[in-house]
Amino acid sequence: MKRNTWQREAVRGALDANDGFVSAQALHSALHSTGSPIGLATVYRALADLADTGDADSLQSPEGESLYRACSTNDHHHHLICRNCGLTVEIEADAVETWAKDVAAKNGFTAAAHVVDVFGLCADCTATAAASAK
Amino acid sequence: MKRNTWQREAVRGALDANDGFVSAQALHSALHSTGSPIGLATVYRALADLADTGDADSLQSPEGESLYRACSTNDHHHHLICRNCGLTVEIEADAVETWAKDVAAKNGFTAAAHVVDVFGLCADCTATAAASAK
DNA sequence: ACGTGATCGAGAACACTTCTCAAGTAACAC
DNA sequence: GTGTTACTTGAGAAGTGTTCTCGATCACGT
Repeated sequence: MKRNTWQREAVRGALDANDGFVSAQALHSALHSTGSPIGLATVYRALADLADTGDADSLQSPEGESLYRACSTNDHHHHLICRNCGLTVEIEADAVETWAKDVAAKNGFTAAAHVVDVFGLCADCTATAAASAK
Repeated sequence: MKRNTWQREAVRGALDANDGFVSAQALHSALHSTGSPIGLATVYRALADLADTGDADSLQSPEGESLYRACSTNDHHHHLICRNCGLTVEIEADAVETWAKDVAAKNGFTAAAHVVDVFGLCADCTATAAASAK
């Protein structure tokens, strides 16, 4: 049986309140700073649950942290992520889907899954970077 | 100044001897089992160097380990990786390259890099899995 | 051969994640 | 409302992978 606890709600809420990917640690300290005495272990558990049930997407940052995000759709999709501010845009990639399947099949691979994420600098951060580089 | 040490050579050699991606830890114990008293820290350093100079590719496994591989080309390319035996096939993905650039540009992103890797079961492992599932 | 500074290695330090287990509490039956 | 029960929580310990520290070592240019 799954129980509804305010902790779980808090995690989901904090995730929803965020536009981009956030690390479990960041989420934990964000919750703490709003006064929630929620435990780190609980945050990890809640996030794993959400990811499990498809309510959240997870990916690994290049630094090795696990990042989570509440996604607007349960469908398979990919992300365009600003490496500076974390802003995330959901993108569809039918072309890539078929390409991945094709390549896998051609090489005799089955059960193909793929990791496709694009990191970059969003328009805002590009402008900021250009200004500060002056 | 860069010095040539047998340790560095050993790491490069061990990497070359391997078809697929290997973790730093695996590489270290492989070297140890051949009698090299090389230190773990050195393996990490050598791998980081190789990755830096483009002599090796690195990626993060879904389990969070850093995997390394000596690649036959310095050109930008992607991988099709067997999640069971580690067999790796290098794949070209011009279509994906342009797609990634396109998507990034359309959303105002600059300096776009992308992570594109396909995990699956190679033909051999598929057969083995099917046989053992019987 | 010599001097110098890059490199090595062992273990400590670190960061992130998962596990443990006693205490707390939501959900259900009555 | 009360009681029961099993799921959930939280603090800290444990685990895992990676990086750092620092004295010792050794490759390279002279």
